[in-house]
Amino acid sequence: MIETATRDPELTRTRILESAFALFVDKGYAAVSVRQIAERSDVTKSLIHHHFGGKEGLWDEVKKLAFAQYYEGQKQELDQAEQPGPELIMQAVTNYFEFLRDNPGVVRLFAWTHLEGDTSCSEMDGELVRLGAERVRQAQQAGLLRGDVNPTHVVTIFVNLCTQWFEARDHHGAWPGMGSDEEFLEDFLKVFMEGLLPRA
Amino acid sequence: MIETATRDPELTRTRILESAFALFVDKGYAAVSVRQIAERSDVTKSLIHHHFGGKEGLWDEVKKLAFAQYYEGQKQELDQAEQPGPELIMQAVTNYFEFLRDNPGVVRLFAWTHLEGDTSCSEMDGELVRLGAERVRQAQQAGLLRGDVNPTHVVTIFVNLCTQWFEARDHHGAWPGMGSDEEFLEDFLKVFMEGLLPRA
DNA sequence: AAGCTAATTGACCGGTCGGCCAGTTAGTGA
DNA sequence: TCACTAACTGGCCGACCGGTCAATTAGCTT
Repeated sequence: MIETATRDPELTRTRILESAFALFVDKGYAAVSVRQIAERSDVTKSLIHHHFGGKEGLWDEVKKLAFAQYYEGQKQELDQAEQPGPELIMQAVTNYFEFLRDNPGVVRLFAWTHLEGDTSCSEMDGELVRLGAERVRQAQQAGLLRGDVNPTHVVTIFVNLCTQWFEARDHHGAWPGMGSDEEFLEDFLKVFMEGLLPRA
Repeated sequence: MIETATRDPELTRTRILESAFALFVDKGYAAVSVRQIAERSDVTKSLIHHHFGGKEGLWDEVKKLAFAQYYEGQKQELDQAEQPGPELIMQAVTNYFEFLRDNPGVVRLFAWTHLEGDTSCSEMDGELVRLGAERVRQAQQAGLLRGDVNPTHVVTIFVNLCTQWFEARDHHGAWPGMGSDEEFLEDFLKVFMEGLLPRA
């Protein structure tokens, strides 16, 4: 069927959002101009203003969507919970690691956002960590994990580590002796999981 | 004694560099204008161009100085080496952690630089990691650390973790259950060091 | 004291920024 | 069919961008 190029505001919005996402991810908010986004999405600059109110509004929308994608993905993983224990922790780490690996744009957007001091996603992320920490606490009380470490710290350790691994990928990717994503994760899990076991 | 405001190009350079460092750290390269730097250092825009060739030249100089400070500090710590072993690793982690804590500007500058895809500091940092990994390898061969993990990965784990802890400080600083810098480091070391011991 | 060099200034350049606005056009519902 | 609304366009605005340049001035050398 032949699609006549009629007006489709929904598609227009999507095209703008996708272009903006790609450019913001690549260069950050300050280094991207509305003109570039317009050109990339084959749309006039005025139309962006019409749909999103301006550069700032578009930026907010891009962040909102990316963070929603992040939050829903992680929440879903956390909700389909098995019984708390080492295996669950290991699975959570692996899930988180693979999500970041498969969504490099989201990772970079997070990084830009942090540097700009935007804390709008802080509560959202805090909620996820709170849920994770609760699982760790349960496992500790069941005697499956060592009880002398702060559960929030445990979650933060692997969240931060995975985050930095992908944020600084270009930086340390070529260092001598550095393994692949999978090899690094495997080594980390070896050390981390062993260190989390109850004292003998 | 009364200091007459005579010409002092060295001081001028320093004042410009300090202002530029503060602004670049705060907002990143793209979001800072030469005019802002000039105003902050009480100097004309032309003078910046005279001393540093332009915005890019100044940016390069700021990065160069910050990274030199980083490199020298870390190299010095690494060179005054004891015998490789768990205690040395623990000391290296603590040193690195405290350096980042005491140099938040450098941390943020690193972060901006990474996002911009600048890999000029990659070799420098790789050299430090290489030295650290060598120590780990020695400890492994002496049977003091478990031998079934990649030494480069071991170093990367704590480097990345410390880095992300301070880069995302504002982000996770207010989460419920999150402890202080010292408490977090302590918990991490508990898990990390235990996980690095040879298998029983 | 004369002369040279480099630090320093202020005015100016072309270009780009984000935003605005009047006008045109395409769907949509009465 | 005839408004009415919203999508969409192009041109324009003042502000700011980084950079340049000629002119001034301070300090050093001889």
